Amino acid sequence: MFRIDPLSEAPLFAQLAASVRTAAAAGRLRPGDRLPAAREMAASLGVNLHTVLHAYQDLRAEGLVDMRRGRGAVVTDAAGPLASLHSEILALSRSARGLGLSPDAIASLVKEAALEL
Amino acid sequence: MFRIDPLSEAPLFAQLAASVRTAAAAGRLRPGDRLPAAREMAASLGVNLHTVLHAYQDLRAEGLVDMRRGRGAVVTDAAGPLASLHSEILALSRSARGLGLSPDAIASLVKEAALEL
DNA sequence: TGATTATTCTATAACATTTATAACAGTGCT
DNA sequence: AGCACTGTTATAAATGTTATAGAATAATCA
Repeated sequence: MFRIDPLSEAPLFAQLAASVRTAAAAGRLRPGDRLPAAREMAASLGVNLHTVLHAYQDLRAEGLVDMRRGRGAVVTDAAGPLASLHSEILALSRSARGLGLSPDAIASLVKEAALEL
Repeated sequence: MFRIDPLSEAPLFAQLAASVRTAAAAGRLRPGDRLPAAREMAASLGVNLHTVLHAYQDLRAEGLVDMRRGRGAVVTDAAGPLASLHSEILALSRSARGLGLSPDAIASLVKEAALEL
């Protein structure tokens, strides 16, 4: 359910956070769902425990998951509204790819725009 | 016209490339316009020449600028189509910020979506 | 209680970024 | 031709980021 590309230039923790984020936006993760335990996720992805925790803590800082010792990481209600962006994100991605833009360039444009709001 | 935030976690060269990219999408840079000479841009931003060149060469790899020794960096025709994305990018950014998403989270979602196309 | 979980800390190695110099090689103007 | 401008290439050093490893601590749940 969560993928990582060891050959990608992006940091592993960022890739994992992005994968979870996208799963929520796509509706594959819903509020109340529990993420795999950090050690379990680390083992299944073949990365270090701290790398997974770094990703999980980024997601918590965003409010997408709720984490507590002994309980694990649970998806919050923030995942609902997130899913409402799905079609809009898909439409922009298609337009931009159609112009030959790279995923990085598209992301850069959107990030700059969001920063200015 | 081009801004950089020394306190941001993002690499300086990436920030500069993003700034130029956004200027093109916003129509503030048009095909045929010339970017400031690398040494001049470096002096005005307070960064090293190589940092600016790194950004410029990323933009050339994307096809957004054309670079030659002695002539400088000139914006290509690719800037035209890019501007057509402007309103769509702005609309998505507003929707996402309205949901409380950070610029990084929004960019991550869009990048993932673009990667899967 | 015992098992599971996240949290925190130290330490290390590998890699990326930025800086600093310097020399080199096209371009365009006088 | 000569000159001032431009990007290009090379080398090196300093700094920051990322990923790994191991260990100890604390909260949760059955």
